[in-house]
Amino acid sequence: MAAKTRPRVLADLSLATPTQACCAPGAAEPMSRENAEDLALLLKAVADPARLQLISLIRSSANCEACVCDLTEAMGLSQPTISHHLRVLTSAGVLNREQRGTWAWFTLNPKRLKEISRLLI
Amino acid sequence: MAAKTRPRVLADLSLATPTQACCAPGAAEPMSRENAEDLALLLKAVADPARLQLISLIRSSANCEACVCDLTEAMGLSQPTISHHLRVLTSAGVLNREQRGTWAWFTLNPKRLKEISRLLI
DNA sequence: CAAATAGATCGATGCCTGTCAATATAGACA
DNA sequence: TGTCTATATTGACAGGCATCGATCTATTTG
Repeated sequence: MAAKTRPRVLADLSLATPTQACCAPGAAEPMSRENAEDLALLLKAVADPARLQLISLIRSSANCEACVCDLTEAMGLSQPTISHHLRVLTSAGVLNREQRGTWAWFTLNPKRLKEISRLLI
Repeated sequence: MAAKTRPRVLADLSLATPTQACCAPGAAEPMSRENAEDLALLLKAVADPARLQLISLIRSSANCEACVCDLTEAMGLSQPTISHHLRVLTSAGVLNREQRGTWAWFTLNPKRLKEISRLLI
């Protein structure tokens, strides 16, 4: 999983070649399996209906933040399931988690979403 | 799956609200479960390491096109598996398939990839 | 027509993951 | 300290899916 020579950064994972080559004469080399697995992991984090709804719910919440109980109620799924999805999104860097007393508040990380989006192009 | 009132179009599926609302006063309404499932289906199509490599391989091929046998050899997976992945990508609109004699040639649909990418932002 | 080759389809298998009920943890408060 | 509430963790289960071998179809070629 981990890069051997240097830490993996998002820029490494882009589907597009640095020169945006398509049918270029000196065609760029294809993505390695390792990079493909890393990028797939990121995309899988958002390629789930429940998680997409969670993102959307947080975005449309007041102050762009929501706690687990609100999201659980809105989604109609069990609390452990919501907690699981939130963990996946947080691990992927799409959400930020902030503890306030007993409550856990989640906010969006729009930059990260934009980054993931750019990797596809 | 199918929309009841009118055909589903990609624009409906965007995570972002029309007004790109975030913490907006009259906060936009969240994505429906149905739309979330459709968008997830699209994202799942590209959220797989083998399929990401296939896209990358085609992009870096001469004329930006490749046939199944070339891709099978390059990927080190069985021919039925490659055929399966190509079908998924073609169904998602990411690849175009063109039959030439016995060979099936696949090309990229960059517009579609860009569309999918934009749905995340 | 027969043989060879390219690709698709089928069926089976094993892993991954979304989901839940039950339980654990931890903070707030009386 | 004990109770209540919010969230996380655990274990189990079921459905989904990536993969393969075997087979089928279709086209080219001898």
